[in-house]
Amino acid sequence: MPELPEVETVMRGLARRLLGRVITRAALHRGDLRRPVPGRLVPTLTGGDVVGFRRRGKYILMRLRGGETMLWHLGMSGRVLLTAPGANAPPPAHCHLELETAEGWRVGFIDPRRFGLVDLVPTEGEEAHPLLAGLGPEPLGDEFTAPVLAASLAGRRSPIKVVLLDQRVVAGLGNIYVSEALFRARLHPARLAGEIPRAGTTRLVTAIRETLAEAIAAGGSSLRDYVQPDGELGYFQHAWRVYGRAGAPCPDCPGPPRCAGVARFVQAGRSSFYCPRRQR
DNA sequence: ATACGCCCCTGGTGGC
DNA sequence: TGCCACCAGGGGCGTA
Repeated sequence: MPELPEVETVMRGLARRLLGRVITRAALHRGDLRRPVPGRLVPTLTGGDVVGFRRRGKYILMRLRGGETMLWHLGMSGRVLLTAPGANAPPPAHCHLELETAEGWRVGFIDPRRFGLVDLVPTEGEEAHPLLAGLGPEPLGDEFTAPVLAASLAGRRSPIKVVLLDQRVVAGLGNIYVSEALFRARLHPARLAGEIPRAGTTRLVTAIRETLAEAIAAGGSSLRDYVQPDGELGYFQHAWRVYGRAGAPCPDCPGPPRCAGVARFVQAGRSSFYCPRRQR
């Protein structure tokens, strides 16, 4: 579910209530996530002092004083729920893990489909965690450039849509933002990655960065179960140009008969959306 | 090495 | 109303 902009938004929400705070209580309600929750997670978190947050791809890293980092991945349906002090609501369904700060804020990790995970890794060398080690460049970072992307695409005979979903190529894109970025770059999702000319790669880098930055500014995209930790809705879904809009007129096209509108087809088992007129 | 299908799991939706 | 098929923002694994 959550892609980079949603994960970034969740991380900021977590940081607002946890950074610089002490976790006075940690409770594991059910540990059967994508990989089992490590037994030492609860004792490590209890009394833990939260000293830093960062994001890597779709992973949130929460650093504790004492040299441990907690890794979060939200999977497809994971979300974080912040509850203000004094509110006496029981944990919602599918709440796997619950933290509480000295101030009484509660942080719940809810994940119905259980594709998410949490783990612990030593802060020193946290990037070497097996789930992080192979990640490609951060799309919003300086290291993500047209030459770098071009090098990753060179020789690849897979559709560009599928390659961009590979977290080793660039870290953080998912099904929504790949479709949106390809639309902005005017590249057809079925184009073979290795055959995209330099100008296309350059447009793609710009499109990816702009799409993600705008989505973060909007608080991510809210659909189905995703909300920001404080319950606010992201609103980037209203800015989608092609994702989920099969049959709708393309935002930049004159309409029929010159353009039949947004089309949908399936690649590697996932829906792709594009404009048949503008994307080549 | 690369690429594809399948699997993991639950819930919402739309059609009949 | 009820049931069912299908779809969904994730990734990993086994097989060609």
